[in-house]
Amino acid sequence: MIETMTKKPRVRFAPSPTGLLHVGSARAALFNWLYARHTGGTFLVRIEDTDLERSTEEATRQILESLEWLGLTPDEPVQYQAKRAHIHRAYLERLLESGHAYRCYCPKEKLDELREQARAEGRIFAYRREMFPDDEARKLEAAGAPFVIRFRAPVGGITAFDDIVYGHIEVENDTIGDFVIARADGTPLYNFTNVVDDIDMGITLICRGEDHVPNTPKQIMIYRALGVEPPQFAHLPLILGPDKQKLSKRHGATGVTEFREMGILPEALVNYLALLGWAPPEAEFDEVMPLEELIARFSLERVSKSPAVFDHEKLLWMNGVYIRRSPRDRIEALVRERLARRWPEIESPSFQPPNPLLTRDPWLRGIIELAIERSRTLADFPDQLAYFFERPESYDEKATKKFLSSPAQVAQLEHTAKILGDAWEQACTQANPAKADADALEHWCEAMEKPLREWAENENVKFGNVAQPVRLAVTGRTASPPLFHVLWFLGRDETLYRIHACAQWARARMKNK
RNA sequence: GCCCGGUUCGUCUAGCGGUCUAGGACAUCGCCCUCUCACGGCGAAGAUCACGGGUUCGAAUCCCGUACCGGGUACCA
Repeated sequence: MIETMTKKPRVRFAPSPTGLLHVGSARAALFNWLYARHTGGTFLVRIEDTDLERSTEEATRQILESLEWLGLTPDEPVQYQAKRAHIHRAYLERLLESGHAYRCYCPKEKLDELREQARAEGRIFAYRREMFPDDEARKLEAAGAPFVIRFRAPVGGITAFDDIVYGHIEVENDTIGDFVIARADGTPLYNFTNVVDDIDMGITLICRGEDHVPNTPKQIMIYRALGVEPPQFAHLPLILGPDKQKLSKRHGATGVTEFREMGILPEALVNYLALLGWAPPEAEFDEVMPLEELIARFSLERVSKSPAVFDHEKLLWMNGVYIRRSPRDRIEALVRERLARRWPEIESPSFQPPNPLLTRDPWLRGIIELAIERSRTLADFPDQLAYFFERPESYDEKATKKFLSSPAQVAQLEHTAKILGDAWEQACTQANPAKADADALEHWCEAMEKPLREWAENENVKFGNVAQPVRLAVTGRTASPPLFHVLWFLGRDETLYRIHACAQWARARMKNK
């Protein structure tokens, strides 16, 4: 243990490209990366594409892209296992020569039979060379029959290792038996290629999912047969869905690209994932932890042993915090992309916002700003801001009943439109948000609010009963950013138009009843 | 079946023999702020520490058993 400390740490993330980068894998990548950054070591990526049946280039591309998006980029060029076949072959040869591996001619039928028999007797099935007669094997060999290559596992005794997360784990060698390391077509298998590549790449610590625990003793046997000291191991508990089953597609989003599409920020996902199954040494700490802090405090020793349920709600909360804390320019750029997807005209040079006093960029910046503290994902913004781009097609049903179901109420709404219209110019002379600093908008809002409030007081109606109908008329909804901010970005004409259109609609509605 | 693990509020976790009448975060509920929503602030509720035995003056913390959950049991990774 001490001697490994003297070597510069080298860790790797080794996904098999059979699908999207799953959040479970992403977390494994993250923990490796954090470990490397914390220890000043090297983080590598190796694509394990030896299973040609299931591996695709598209998956490789996606995985690499997701890693990059998360900021988990390797310190050396990405390795592809399929391109390392010559190295695997050389090591295989070594094992064959030293007698640590042998050609196994035992036919599949015989294996199935042995397996069946072991199960019937309540034993674990562990193949041994002795189970197939030598002379028969020689006959098949002479006849050029197909064979697999098996690793000759030690007979008797135990293989043990000290997992950084799980502690001491030991397994009886006889429960493992002689396992296959190369297929009949000559291609090597995971347990073998993995070890060879990790040796060749100088890996000092292997951190991967808990599902690999059973592979570890086999791999340790191979290290020893090759005369190499095995690296350290750290296995990570699995991520579960709300039903406590292994997290899978049927639980909803599980791929990193899906989270990206949902409008999750990479730093929020990283932060959330880091805290799933790991906690810093402090008893109390701010869970929104910048990357530097994460790196500084990270240690595999503090990884939890038990599987964790993925809590989507908490991720959304954390993402909201990151949206609010991110530099405005960054959020603005990201949101603009999404707004443009839905309303492509905003990127046209001739785009004119509804408030003619404003040009596009300050207008966009302004409305985006209004939605920031109301959004948990980037995808929330377009929904949040839709009424700035489209006139309301309908009005909230309950609010209509409450605020616009009598001629008096509609008349009141129209009267507020008059007050607003009259106040507009004057408010602009007091403080013009179009040309002045940040507080100008606040002052303008106050100037707009004042006459409306005074009128409400005189009429003896609560201000809320004045503001809500206007909000309903201009947005169609009962919830929005502060009313006067909304009105400003809508502009005078659009505001008045919408109020009158709504009043008309409300009257027609009453008639039809 | 067999092998290997795991088990603290609904969820993520702190806890490594006395400081625990178990701490924090998300979610929930209430209050405050308030033109609505949100943000923010304050507060409440929520865990007989899976269960049963030990060890000990003393156990969420150590040991054993049981239950439940998970992983593995491939010529997948």
